This record gives sequence, C-alpha cells and structure tokens, in this order.
Amino acid sequence: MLDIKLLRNDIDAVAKQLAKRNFTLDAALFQALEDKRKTLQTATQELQNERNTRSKSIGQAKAKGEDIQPLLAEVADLGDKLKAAEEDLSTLQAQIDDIVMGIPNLLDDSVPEGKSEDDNVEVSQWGTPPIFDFEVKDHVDLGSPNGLMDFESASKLTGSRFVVMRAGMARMHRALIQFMLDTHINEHGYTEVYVPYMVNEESLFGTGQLPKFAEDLYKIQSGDKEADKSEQSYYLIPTAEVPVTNLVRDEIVDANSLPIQYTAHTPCFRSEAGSYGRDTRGLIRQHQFEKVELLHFVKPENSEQALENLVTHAETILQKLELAYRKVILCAGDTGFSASKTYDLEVWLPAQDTYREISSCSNMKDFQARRMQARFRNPETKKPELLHTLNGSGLAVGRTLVAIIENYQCEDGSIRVPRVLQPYMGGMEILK
RNA sequence: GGAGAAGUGGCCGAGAGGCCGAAGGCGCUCCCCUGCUAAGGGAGUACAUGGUUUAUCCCGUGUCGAGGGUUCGAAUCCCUCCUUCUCCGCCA
Repeated sequence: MLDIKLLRNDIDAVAKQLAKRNFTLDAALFQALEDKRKTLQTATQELQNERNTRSKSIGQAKAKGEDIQPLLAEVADLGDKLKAAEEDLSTLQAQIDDIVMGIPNLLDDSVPEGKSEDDNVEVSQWGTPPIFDFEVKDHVDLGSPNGLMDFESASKLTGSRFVVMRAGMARMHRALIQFMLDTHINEHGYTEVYVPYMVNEESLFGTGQLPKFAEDLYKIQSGDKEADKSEQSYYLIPTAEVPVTNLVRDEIVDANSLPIQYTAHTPCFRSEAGSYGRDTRGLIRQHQFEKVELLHFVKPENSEQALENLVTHAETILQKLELAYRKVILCAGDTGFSASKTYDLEVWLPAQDTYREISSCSNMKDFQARRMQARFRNPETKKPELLHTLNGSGLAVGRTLVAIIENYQCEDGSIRVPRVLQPYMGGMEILK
C-alpha cells in the first residue's frame, strides 16, 4: 500500500511512476473520490462531535437532577442524520480503499525500464555452463526410468502438476532443504522459524496477495461444513513470505532487535491459474513445491544494502552446488506488485539450453509494512516508523533439484551427487 | 467434541452505562537532590486518522480482541466470530 498522503498530494507524479510498470492509475477518479471524501468526512465528524457534546450535557444535566426531556428532543433526529452520513462515508471509503489496495508499489530509481521479462537486465554471471559430449536429457527423462521421479502416480493420486519421488531422489530433495537451512543459519546469521502452512485472509492482505491475486491461491473448505460466511476461512500459503512477514503485523518491534533475519522451509501451494500450457512438463511449475525462504525486517535506511546481502546469501547456495547462474535485475514491467526492486537468480538448465529462474529476491520497502502496520520505535524521535521488509528464495528446492539432475548427468543416465550434499545423503556419490 | 472463565496502553492491572483514552504499578525519557557496590523527589510517556501543509502547535474523529446491535450516550448491556485459560472426552 502506498502512502495515502502521497496519493493526495502528488498523484500525477505517482501515476507517471506507475506507468513505467504498465499500470494505469485513474488519477481523475481518485481525485474526485478524494474530494467527496474530504467534505463527507468533515461533515460526518461534525455530526459526531455534536452528538458527543450533547450527550455529555445530557449526562451532566441528569447528574444535577434536571429534567432532560427537552434535551432529548433536541437530539431526536441527530441519530438518523449521523447514521446516513456514516454509511455514505464508509461506502465511499471502501471505494477508495479498493483503488488504493490495488495500486502496486513504487519502483526504486535503479530499476531499468522495460515492458516484459525480455527487458530484464543481466547484472552478473557466475560459473560456466557444463559442456557435454553426449546428447543431454532433461530431468524428466533422467528421473523417470527407475521411478525416482514419477509424474503418472502423482496424477493418479491428485492430478496434473504434482510429483512423486522415490529413494535417492526423495532423499536428495530432502538433503537440499537441510543443506540450505544449515548454510543460512550457520553462515549468514538467520534464525530458523517454523510457521503454519495455512493462513487467514488478513495475512494475505498484509503481504499483498489479496485482494488482487485471489485466483492464484488455494482456499480451504473445511470438511462437511457448508461455506459459512460467518466463519473465517484459511488459505494454503503460496510462499513462506506470507506467514513469516506477518509475524511483525501490528507489532512495534524494539529498534535494538533490528535487523531481523528469518529463514523458513515450507511447502508452497499455487493454483497457477493463467499459466495453462506453460512448463507443463516436469518439475518446473507445480501446484506444490518446497522452498527455503529468506526474510529481512530492517530500518528503512538499511534496506538497499539488505537486498544486496540477501541476494548474496541465495547465490552462495548455487555456488556451493557449483551450478552456473546469472543474476538479473527485473525491469519495471516485470517487477511484482508489492516489490520496489527485484533481483532474480537464473540457473543454467542444459536441456532447455537457457537460464531459468530459481530465486527471486525483493525489497518491498514500506509497502507491506504499511498494510500490516509493522513498525519499530525510532529511538531518536520516539515515534513508531514503518519497517522495510525483504524476502527472497534461498532457494526454490524443486527447481534446484532439476538443475542438479540436468547439470550433473552422466552419459549412462546416472547423476553425480554434488560434493556439499554427500554428507546429507549418507555419503552417496551417484544417484541412479 | 462437551462444560466453564477470560481478552483493557510497551508490560501488569483497576474500571460494571455519562465525571473514562481510561486509576494504580512496572518499564522508559527528562529534570532536581545526593554522592558511590545505591537510593529519593518532580514532570512526561498509546495508536490511527481529519482539518493540514515535510514538520510543529492546536482542535476534532475513531480505537479497551474483531464485527454488528441497543441507547441521547457503551470498555461497561445484547448478538456473531476470533483467541487464550481450566475441567472432561478423543488423539499424532
């Protein structure tokens, strides 16, 4: 959520900024609604003030034992007028809130212009893509023959975009999670957190998935209960960003505890509505996948550096796994709704002969914090101020598995186990 | 799943229709006194938001778990939901 004052005072500049990300802000409509709001709110508050003062005088008169009937008569129609005014105001306010909640974050000045992912700018490369003297297979062909990776069974159990893994494959998948968590905890100073995989609506509003992206989420319907509107419903988390970031929702954290760095392993659930036909083969785009997430809560002046650190932490994993990758900065048109600036890490996939996203690291600045009222007390001004929140994948586990399988493949179809993972797999060196 | 109790500022806690944005305590900030393993005195100290502009000041509005309702007036009464605790049942 953007600062409402910024929208009131300088909406044209905001609209211009947002145009960079292909977002059209109807400044005239907002302005008109705002003007109405101002008069309506002032009028409503005047009525409330009148009610309050009159009620108070009734109380005082009663305490003195005076006759309050004439006073009651005076306020007879005040209630109805006030009620009407309050209803008009809340309707109008809801309209304004809808608009404001649907406005994406302002982009950092360093974000390059561009319309789509084709305009993202490469920042750096690490490692060299391996050269094979045989025809490379993709991870599906490598994993399927021995049932290590089994998409047919998964579609029987559930449907498309799920997987069953067996034996060494399942173990390597688990090893990756442990390896990532251990690295972030031991070398990068993160605190591990375990969080619910289902969250309420408020949490999803806090991080920005709602109200705009409801179709990407799975909503839980509990058992035999008919959808009862009065009861709160839960959603499966699309990323650990949601539960972990919401830890600071409605909190005023001690400035001394900053920066806070959390890491969490969770499954992620995405409906992938709107991506029909994309990446239908293999593990790349699943309804359920594991991710190790990195989150920072920092003072505003430190968030720029925190993003650089966070990306480095994610890069460390790829480097230890000796996987070639490149780092890109997302252009204006490709940067996500809540993000001010995003780096993607893209790992080399031999079978696709290209780099594919494996991590996305973003500085949300105060966008999520404002929605969540996540604050810290500034020791100098003694006033609460909004935190800056950041998050990034460190890394997406399924896609990392894909990268290992394809980059470490041998001519006979077996897969070498990366050195750093071997201790996590009982010393196993070859996966077949 | 059944029965009961409770949710008040950074924390603890009083308050039971009007004199309550809320006693008292702890903590914190500032000042004074004193002078040495410390103690005493005084003052201040919720958040959001509108007028209202970077900000200050002032005036208002809202907020006592959340949302509705009753009333001239609700922290206080009623309803729904959420959460916590106690007892019983069940359970990885």
